[in-house]
Amino acid sequence: MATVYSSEKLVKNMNSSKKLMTTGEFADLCDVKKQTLFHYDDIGLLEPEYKNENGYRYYSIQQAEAYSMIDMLKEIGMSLTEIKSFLQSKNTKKITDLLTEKEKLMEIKIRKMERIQHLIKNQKKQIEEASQLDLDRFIVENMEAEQIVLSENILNYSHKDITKMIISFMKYVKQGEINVENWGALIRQEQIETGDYLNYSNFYLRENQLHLTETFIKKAGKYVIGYHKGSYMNTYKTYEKIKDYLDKEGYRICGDSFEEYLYLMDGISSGVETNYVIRIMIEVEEKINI
Amino acid sequence: MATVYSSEKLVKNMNSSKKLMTTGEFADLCDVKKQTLFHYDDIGLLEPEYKNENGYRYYSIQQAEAYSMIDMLKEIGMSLTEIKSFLQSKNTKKITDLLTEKEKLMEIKIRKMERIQHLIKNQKKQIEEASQLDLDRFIVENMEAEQIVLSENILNYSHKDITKMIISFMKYVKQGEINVENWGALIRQEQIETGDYLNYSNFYLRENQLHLTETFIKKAGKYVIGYHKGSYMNTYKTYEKIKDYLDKEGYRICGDSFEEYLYLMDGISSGVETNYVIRIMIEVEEKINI
DNA sequence: ATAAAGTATATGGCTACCGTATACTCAAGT
DNA sequence: ACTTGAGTATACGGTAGCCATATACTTTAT
Repeated sequence: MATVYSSEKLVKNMNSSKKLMTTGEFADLCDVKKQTLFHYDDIGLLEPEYKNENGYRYYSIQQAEAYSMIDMLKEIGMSLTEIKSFLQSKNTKKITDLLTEKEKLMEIKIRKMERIQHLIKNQKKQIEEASQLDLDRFIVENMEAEQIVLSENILNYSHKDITKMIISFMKYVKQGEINVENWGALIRQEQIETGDYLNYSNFYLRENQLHLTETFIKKAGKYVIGYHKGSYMNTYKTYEKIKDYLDKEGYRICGDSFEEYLYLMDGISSGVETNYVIRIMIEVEEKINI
Repeated sequence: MATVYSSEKLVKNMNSSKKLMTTGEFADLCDVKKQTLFHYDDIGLLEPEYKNENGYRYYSIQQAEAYSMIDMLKEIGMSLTEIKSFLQSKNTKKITDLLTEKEKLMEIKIRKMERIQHLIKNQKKQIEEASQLDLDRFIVENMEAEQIVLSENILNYSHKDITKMIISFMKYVKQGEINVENWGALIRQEQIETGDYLNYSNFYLRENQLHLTETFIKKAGKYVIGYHKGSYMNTYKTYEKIKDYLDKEGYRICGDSFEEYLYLMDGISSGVETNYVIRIMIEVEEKINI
C-alpha cells in the first residue's frame, strides 16, 4: 500500500548541504587537487551542484561521474575548452563520431606506447652490450648476411639534396611505424679507399619486421668492426686507424663500409659528446702472403 | 693497399657546415617546431653540434637520435629538467634502473589507455541505449539475477561517515583497476516505504569481471524501472510518481530499490543538469485482486 | 564559547612551449 | 660583386593547466 508523504518532511532531508560533499572531500574522491576543482568551476567546466551564501562549494557523488568523464577526455588529449564544448554539445551524432574518432586515436596511442616500450627495451639491451664492448679496439669478425632497407642513392649529391632526402626517408620510416633497431649510412668501397669518408652512397636501416619491399642484402663474411666516438665529421681519424690496423693484421678492404649511429646513455666514457658513437663495419678479406 | 691521406684534404670536407643541417631542416627531420629546438638549446638539453660566429645553429643527423630519445622520455612523463640530468648521468645502474621503472610505467599507461578505450566503447553503447529510452515513462520488466559488489552497510550513517566510506570504496575500486560498467546505491524496501529515500543502505557496483569476493545477488524477478532526471536530492518526486504508477497498474513493492547513476552525453533533453540521470529499479509483484 | 580544521580568493609562479616582430645572414642568381 | 628572397636569431609576450602560498573567513567539534 503506497502512502503519500508531504513534501515538507522530505524537504528537511534535502534543503541543506547534508548529503553533499565539500570541495576537499570531492577532490579526495576524484583523486585530484582542490585547486583543479576551483579551476574547473572558474571556467565553467564542472560547477558544484550547490554553493552556499558564503561561496562554499558542495558537490554530489553523481558529479564524480562527470569528473571521470572529463579526466578521460583529458587523457585522450582534448583541451579543457574542447571538453567543455563537447560536454555541452547536444548533437548525438557529433558525439558518437567524436567518440569513434577518439577510440581510434586511443588505438594509435596504445601502439605508440608499445613502440616506446620496445625502444626502452632496446636501449637497455644496447647499454648491456655496450658495457661489454671495448670502444677503443678493432676486431675482425665473421658476420651473417642481413637484410636492410636502403634510401635512394645519394653518392655525390649536394648537401642540400642529401638533407632533403634524409628528411623524406625518415618521414617515410616514421609513418610506416616500424620499430627501427638501428640505422646508418653506407659508404662504398671506392670512397673508403680514396679517403672520401663523408661521401655516403645511401642511408639504410636494419629493421625487425619486413614491411618494406626495397631491401638490400648486407653480405655475409668477414668485417672489421671499430667504434668512432664523437661527430661523424671526424670519422676520417678512425678510418685511418682502422686502415693501419688492417695493414698490420694482414687484411685488406674488399667491400663497402656500414656506419651505424648509436646514442649511448651508459656513461662508459666521460667528456662531452661521447654519447654519440658510430659503429663502423667494413668488409675485409685476408691478404695473400707473397 | 691502404693509402695515407693528408689531413688537409679531409679538413676541406669538414671545416664548414657543409654536412650539417640548419635548425629549420633539423626541425623538419624531427617533426618538431624550430622554437622547441631553440628552447632545448637555451636550457642546454640539446645543443647544436656547431654554432657559427653569427649564432647560426647547425645540427648533425646523429643528433636526431638524441632528439628521439628526449621525445621518448618526454612521452613517458619526464620533465625536461629530469631528462637533462638523466642524460648527463654517468651511472649505468641508475640508468638501467630508471629504464626498468619506466618500462613498467609504460605497461601501466598502456593498461590505462585500454581502460579508457573500454570506457569510450561503453559510453557509446550507453548513448545508443539512451536514445531508445523513454526517460519519462515507467515500465515493469522481468530482470535476470545479477551479481554486484556491495560497500559496507551505511544505513543510518551520518553524512560524514557516508562520505568517508564512499571515498574509500571508490579508491578501493580504482586501485583494483576494474572496468566499472555502472555503479549506484541500494535503498532497502523499508526506507522506500517510509519515504526515507536518501537513507541508503549500501553503495554497489556492477562489474564485468569477477575479481572481488564480497558479492551480492540482485534477485531475478519483476522490477519497475523509472528514470529520475537531475540531482539525487530530488528523487522523492520520482519515487512518488512511481508509487502512483504502481498503484494504478496493480503492483506493489516487494523488495529493495537499486539506483544507478548515469552520466549521459546524448542531448536527448535540453536544460541544465539533465546530463545526470538516475535509473531507479524497484522489485515489485502483482497485487492480488480482492 | 572557543579552537582546530577546513574553505575561498587573490596573487604569483611554473613548464613547455607558440607567435610575432625586428634585425640580421646566407646562398643563389645575375 | 651585388642584389634578392628565403631563412635565421633574439626578444618579448602570451598560452594552458595547473600548483603554492598568503590572507581572511567559515564551519564543526568539543
